[in-house]
Amino acid sequence: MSRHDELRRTARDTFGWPDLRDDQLTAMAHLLDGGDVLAVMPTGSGKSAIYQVPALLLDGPTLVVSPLTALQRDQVGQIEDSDAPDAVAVNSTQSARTTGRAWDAVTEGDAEYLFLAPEQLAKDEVLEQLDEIRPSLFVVDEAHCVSAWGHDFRPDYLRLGHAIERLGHPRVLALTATAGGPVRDDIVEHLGLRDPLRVVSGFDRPNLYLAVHRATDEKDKRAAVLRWVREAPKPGLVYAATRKDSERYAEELGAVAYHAGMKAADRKRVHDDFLEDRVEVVVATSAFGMGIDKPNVRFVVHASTPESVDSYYQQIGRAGRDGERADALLFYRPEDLGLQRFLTARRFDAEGIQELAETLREQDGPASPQEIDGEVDQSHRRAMNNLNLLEQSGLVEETEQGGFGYDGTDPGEAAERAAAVAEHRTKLDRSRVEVMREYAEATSCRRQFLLGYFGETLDEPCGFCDTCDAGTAQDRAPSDGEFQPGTNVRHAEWGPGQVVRREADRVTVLFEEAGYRSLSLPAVRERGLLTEE
DNA sequence: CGGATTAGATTTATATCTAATCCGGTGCCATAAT
Repeated sequence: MSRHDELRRTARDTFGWPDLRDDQLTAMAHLLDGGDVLAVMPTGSGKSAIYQVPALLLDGPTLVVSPLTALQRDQVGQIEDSDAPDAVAVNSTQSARTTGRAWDAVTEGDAEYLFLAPEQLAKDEVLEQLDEIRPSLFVVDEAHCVSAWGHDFRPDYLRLGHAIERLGHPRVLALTATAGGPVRDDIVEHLGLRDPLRVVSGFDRPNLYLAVHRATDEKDKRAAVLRWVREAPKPGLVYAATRKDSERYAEELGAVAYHAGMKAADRKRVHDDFLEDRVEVVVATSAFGMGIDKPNVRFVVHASTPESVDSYYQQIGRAGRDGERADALLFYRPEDLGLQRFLTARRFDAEGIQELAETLREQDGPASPQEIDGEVDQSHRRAMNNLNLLEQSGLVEETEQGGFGYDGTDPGEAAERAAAVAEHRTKLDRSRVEVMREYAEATSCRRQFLLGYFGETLDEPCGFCDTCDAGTAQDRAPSDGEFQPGTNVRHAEWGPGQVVRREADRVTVLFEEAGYRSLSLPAVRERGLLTEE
């Protein structure tokens, strides 16, 4: 029986899925062959199947790194509902007894799937357990978190690559629904994927009407948001930038707020009420959304601009999953970008870096991250962020035994080198905010813009967005063949990059070092700033 | 970076303006206190 037939039969017999798509099969077969895969596919397109099915054809359990314990519970539940072997989770929300039983089940071969958060893999004892279990497949679900959170909020995401190596590099599958170019590269780099097969499919959501409402005054913007949402068909989702704002809008709309400052029980209730249609409108911060697969969301409104097109696309992607018309409307004020710039600014911890470098230098032989963590007077998050920066500066390296060794560089100099790495990151994040500005201010077709950002092309303006309706999109379609999206270019100052977007008189390039930059074509031509390569 | 809030000043008003200050998002896990 061929590989594909075997996979199809397993999908049908065990999970009850009548057939698999070609992209799913390609990814699965590559995993069976021992290769790594990065799959970027929309929610609801059967991403989970890509590991669930091959897992049954491989010896040894499957490890699934999942960012939220609530998500882990859902995923375990979903597998329990099928005829597949058991799934268990290991996390801090369950009793030691339950966790002990979970480990036993995996060790004895009674459970095939093991779910855990990246923080678990930072613990020596967990790695030792996993060493014995010898997983055959290492899955990173919601893999954009590596890039979105690994660089500051949840540094253990950036350390998953070490865990993978420590386990002898089983085949790795990274899954996500949204990731632009730099995010994909970040995932591949930090997970240490080896020559991965990249399966990227179908970003277009033709039933989403894309629009931007521009406001100059904060008060006018608020009033416009309230007016629009009150009149819109429900249910719908409003994203606000701050917790306070989410509560204020919720109050004024007679809706319900959702943010990370709320009690767990309240959050769960809002989540469930929204899914069960007991609540029509939720006003949330970015905390709301992961794991929400509700078909009939009629709009996703942004009362403020998010920090990147990746986030924006992920959030509006929660609308119109049923294929019916839904609205993705951004209420835009340039001033709102200031908050995003603030939030993406990394507070560089020179003191902490120096303390860490000092400690590492005095360390007697290589140490595990957990041991290093215990030696410095820093929170786990802070210590791991600083360790990550030292590593990215090339000063800390993994040794054969799985520990980490320091190259002896003077701590002061180490801090300087780490600062340069952090600075580069901040620049890239800033440039991502600027791309959001461009989306908001674009007069070209919004769908062409969004798809272009994810590396897809749409030959004609879509006809289902505000700029197409206004007639400006057609005017701006590029006429000649120079600097088409995907072209590799070189800039006199910023070095190599790739064209991501091309309008009548502007071109946007993603530079390897400088991030996204938008250039005026007349200036480019006049001064010969860009050369095609 | 910008907005909301507060304190102080003025225009000496149950009032208004200006300057200074503070605050802002995402979750895991461990530990401490009931």
